[in-house]
Order: sequence, then C-alpha cells, then structure tokens
Amino acid sequence: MGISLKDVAERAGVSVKTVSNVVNGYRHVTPATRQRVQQVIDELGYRPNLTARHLRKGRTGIIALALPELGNPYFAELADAVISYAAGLDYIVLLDHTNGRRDQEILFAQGFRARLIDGLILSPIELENEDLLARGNDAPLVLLGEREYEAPHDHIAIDNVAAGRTATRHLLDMGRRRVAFLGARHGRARRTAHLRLRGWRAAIAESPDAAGGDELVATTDGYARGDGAQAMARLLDSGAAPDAVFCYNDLIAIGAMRTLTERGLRVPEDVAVVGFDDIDDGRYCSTSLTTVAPHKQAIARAAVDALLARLDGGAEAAQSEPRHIRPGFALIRRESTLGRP
Amino acid sequence: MGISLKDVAERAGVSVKTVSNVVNGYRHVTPATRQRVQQVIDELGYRPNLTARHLRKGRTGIIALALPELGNPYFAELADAVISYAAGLDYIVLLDHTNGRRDQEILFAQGFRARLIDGLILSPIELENEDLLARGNDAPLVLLGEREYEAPHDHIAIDNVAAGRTATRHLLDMGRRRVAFLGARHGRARRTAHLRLRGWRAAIAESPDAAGGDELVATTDGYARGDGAQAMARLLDSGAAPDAVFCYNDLIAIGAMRTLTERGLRVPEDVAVVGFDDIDDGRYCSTSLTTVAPHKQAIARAAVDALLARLDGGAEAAQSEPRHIRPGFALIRRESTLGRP
DNA sequence: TCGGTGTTGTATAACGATGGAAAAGTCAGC
DNA sequence: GCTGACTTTTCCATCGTTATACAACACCGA
Repeated sequence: MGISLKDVAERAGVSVKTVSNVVNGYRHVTPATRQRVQQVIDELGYRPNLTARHLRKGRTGIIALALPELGNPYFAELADAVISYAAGLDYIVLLDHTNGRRDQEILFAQGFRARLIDGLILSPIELENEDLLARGNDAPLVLLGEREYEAPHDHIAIDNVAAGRTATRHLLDMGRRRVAFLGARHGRARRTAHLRLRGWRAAIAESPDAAGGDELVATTDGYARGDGAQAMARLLDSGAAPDAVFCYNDLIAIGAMRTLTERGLRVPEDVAVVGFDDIDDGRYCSTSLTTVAPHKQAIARAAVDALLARLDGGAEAAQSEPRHIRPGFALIRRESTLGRP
Repeated sequence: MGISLKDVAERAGVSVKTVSNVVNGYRHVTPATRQRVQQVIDELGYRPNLTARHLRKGRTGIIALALPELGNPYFAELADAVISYAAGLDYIVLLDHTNGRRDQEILFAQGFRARLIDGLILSPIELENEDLLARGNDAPLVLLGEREYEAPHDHIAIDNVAAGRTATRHLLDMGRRRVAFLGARHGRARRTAHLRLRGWRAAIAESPDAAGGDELVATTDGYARGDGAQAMARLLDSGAAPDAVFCYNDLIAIGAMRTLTERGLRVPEDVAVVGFDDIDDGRYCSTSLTTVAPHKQAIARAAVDALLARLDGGAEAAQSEPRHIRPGFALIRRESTLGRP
C-alpha cells in the first residue's frame, strides 16, 4: 500500500490530525510545525487517499456524465467541454454512454453507481417521464437536451423550436420552396426530433408559398451518417423533389449530402442543406455545411453549475424549484446554402 | 445519508457481517436467513457504498483512460470500445483528455488520481521516456499508440511502419508516382508520425520510379482537419505537384480533400488520398476515404486485458516482463483511391 | 499570581464496508 | 446426554481520512 497520514505523523513526531491539518491548509498550525510536516510529506511522497477522504466526507467529488454515444462528434465535443469546465472546479467527470437505449438510461437515472458519484448529468433519448418519477435516488440529476419532462429536475436545452425555425427560415429566405425535414422519428424517440420539426412547421407556415406536406418529412432510425444517406435516398426516390433539406443533425446532413452527390445533384444549387450541432466535420466537408450551432461551452457550464448548485448550495438549494436554462445558439452560414464564393 | 449495512442488519435482526455475507453471496448462510435479509434489502432499497468497499479492499474497480482529445473521432470511437469492454469485466472507466500536452501527460503518468484508480491506460503524444522512468507511482500503466518507449510498461500498438507501407504501396499500385506524406511533425511529437513516415519511405524505396524527395513531405501543427487543409494548400503552392497523398490520419485527409476540391482538383483522378484510422466520417465524405483501419475493438481488448492481468494476476504477473502487443489492421479501399464505381 | 482569551496540538470516534477468529448453533454417532 | 465435526452467525479490528472535543500552552491585563 501507499504512504498514509499515520506514516507521515510518526516520522514527523506529530499526531495524525496535525498532518491532516497541514495537508488541508488549516489555519492554526505554527509555521515551524507546518514546515516540518511538509518536509516529511515531500520526503515520503505522501498523496492523500481520495477513497478514504470521500468515505469520511460523504462526497466523492465525482459527477457522472451519461451521453448517448461518444462516436457522435457533437457529444464528444460536449463531453470535452464538460470535463474541462468541471476540472476547473475540482470535480472529476465519469463519462458513460447509454447508446440511447431506454434500459440503460433508466439504469443511470436510478443511479447504479450509487454513492460513487455525487450527481449526474444525463442526456436522454428514450427515457420516459415515468422513469424519472420512479427514481429512488437522491443524487441530483440534471437533464440535457431536447426532451422535455415534467419531473422535478434542472433541464438545460437550447430553444429547439426557435432553432429549427431559424434554420428553415434561412432556407426559405434563400428562395427555396420545397424544404424537407430529415430525421423525424417514430416510436419513443419521437419527441426528441419533434421540437426541431415543430420549428420547421412554424417557418413553413409563415411562408404561404412554401410546400409543407408530410411527403417532405423523412424519418430515420438513428442519428448517424448512414441514416441520413438512406433517408435522403428514400426522399429522392419518393418523388418529393425537395430543393432544400433541414436535417436533425450534422451527421444526418453529411450523409444526405453524400447521397445527393452520388445522385449527381449539386449542393446547394439543386438542393441546399442545413444541419444542426456545428460539429467540426461540417466545416471541412467538400461543401462546408450550414448549421445551427448550440453554444456547447455554455451548455456545459450551465449543466455543471446547476448540478453543483444543488450539491454545494445546502438544503434550500437542493429543494428549490427545478430550473430550465436555455443557452443560446447561432446559425452558421456556409457553402451548403450560400454556395461557393 | 443512505441506507447502510447497519440499517439493514438492525431491521432484519442479524449482524452487519451476515448482511454483508448475503450481499456478497457468501456460501454458508441458511436459505431462511438469506431470504429474510434479502427482503429487508429490497424493502429499504439498500445499495452498497462503493467508496467504503473500495477503501476496505484497497481497490476501486476504476481504471483511467487518458486520450489526447475526444474531439477526434478516432479517440472517441476507441474510448467507446474501451468503456464497453471494461464494463463487461465489471470495471468502470474514468475518461480524460490530455490535449496531447506533455505536462498533462506527465500528470497522468504520475498518477495524480492517486488511489482513486487501480490502473491507467494512456495514449501519449509528447511524453518522453524520461518522464516514464521518473514515475513514482505503483499503479500499472498501459501505453497505447504509436510512440515507442523503453520504460517497462505494456504497450499496445499496431505495426505503424507496415501500415504506412501498405497504404503507400496501394497508391503506387494504382499507378501513382508522386505520393506525398501529409502530417509529419516537428519537435517533440516528431516520433509519433515518424513510424508511418518510415513506412512511406520503405514503400517508395521499393518502387524505383517513384518520387520520394523531402519536398513531398508536409508537416502539420496538429492532427485536425484544419491542419490537413493548410498543409495540403502549402504542398500545392510549393509546386511539389503530388498525384497522391498518404495522410497521417483521416482528419488530415479530410482537410486535404477539402483543399483539393477548393482548388478544382478531383479526387482521385488528379490526386488520390489515403487516410488512417477508419473513422466513421471517412465513409460518408462526398468522396469516401480509403484508409488504414486499426482494429479498434482488438486494441481496446488488448489494453484492458493487459492492465487487468497486472492487477488481478498477483505479484508475479505485476513484475513480469512488459509485453508489446500488435493488434491487426486492414486497408479499406474506397473512392478516394479507386474512384467512383 | 490569577483568570480569561486565543492559539496550537492530541486522542478518539466516526464514515461503511470486509476479513478473520471466536462463539453459538446443529447434527450424527456412540 | 455427550463429544466432536461442521455450519452458521457474531464480534472486533481495520482501511485512511476528517470532525469533535478537549488538553496544553502562551499571552494579556488586572
């Protein structure tokens, strides 16, 4: 095993608590004692045992971040942001992925890492409201992303309806009249894409001469490039003849552009494309991708801050009303709608 | 606080140890007692406190995985694989990123998460051999990736020289004669790209009529798409006139393709491109990317297995010779060299 | 010299779990 | 009914840390 406080105490000829006091920077320690103890600490290379400290304090300093999948760059970039920001506040982030499966999301919400973590940030896909209400766990939970719940938890999400509307309006402003939506969902995950779809509908409705029939809405099974490629193919085969697509996310948009190119259609001349997420990939596509950019840093900050407020804020903060925070977003205009300069 | 063994014990009218025995499936417990205890456990919703267990056992069941950056899909996908595989073995993975900075890598190697983690898997970029030798930490360390060290640690990496040669030879086989290498490095990180560059040289050397001058080697500052785009631009401006490029990784390759398209050059007709990593992006570029695919699952398995062998194998395993494991790779041929079918 | 005040250090009990040894209980065989 | 062998349960110490309570000491003014 390693060096413990006891070893240091013996060597320095003081009590264990005094060493602990030095380690923790307690005020009332004579400079002489402090120096002597510190010297022994350096000599022996003492490092505090976090496990023991956590046991005693009842807190671990670890928060969990559960995301659908890291393979999606949006989540990877978001994870990056959360880890960095939490590290600055002396919190360690335990990163997990749920594969967007309900059973795994429930597992996390229930807190299967009981008391290893102080709190949890979860980005759900299929989780239902009832799953949250059945939660028998006291660790604070912050929800991330599009889904809206009635359970009493803080929720961080950009205004997806407004974002969807902004994206769609941009396409309409560029003169497009048959704007398709790519990435609607069936089944449980329906609500996830629903908000962006609602934004699309709203923008269409504001534009009298724009087409907005259901034949312009294409569903996908997942959120990856392949799903976008397939959905685009189906849309083209169906004869819906869109002159623009607003995609649920950038990955789907990239897949869609791939299909368009394969079919000999030009982006944006024949079909303009807008994505969502502003992942790094979109910037370097052969036709760079216009996209809605949620402010990831702000989301990360808001999530961690909300969680820590419940953790560190004492009883009144822990019981206070759930907050709904809406970080900002921006429409980044690139070649897939503006064309090559 | 939560429910502890003691609470369960009191309620069930048995000793704490008996409850612990039930929880841990200890053999000699009467079915009657077991059932009664189990019932109380379910009733109270008892969950063992991992922190306390870890303190007692001296092990946490947590391993750390330190990667340069999650924003790079290769690492994200790899992390995904490691987390999944470790979870199957009841280990939790703590994911961190070093940004490829030496100071951060040293921090991890030194084990700043002392005794929170049982072992560490590190994918270094700038770390030096001396940093490893100076390591004053007993937790096992497994190294991942191209860099080669003389320090006594297990090392998992595909054969980068062979992979580089395979990729380059593929380009030569397709009739290219001016094959450039994109992504060499200056300074500390030099050695990282060195092996793939060596493979490039080897393949060129085997092909008498192929050009192989230094004007065909372009350095980059990083490993992102932007670096590839810039490097490609510089290469074109320098007049080196390559008819193919082998890129250090897929991101650089994607950036390079972007520049080629901008300059009106066709891929692969004018310039063929090969990447490295087989990230999902490459599959859905408008020109899908030929690439070297390291077997990520195998790498993840090997890394975790090597670490756990040192952890669980007892003293003799912990002291045994460091192993060097070489998972396989494959060349995935796609449009960026074969052309559109 | 004496209390009062404030600082510095120590002893001991937790935190929640597990391991080992001792104690208690069960049962067969004589 | 007793012994011995085995099973089941309890008791206590322990992991490394911090909190609480208090002891020791110096310093000050009266």
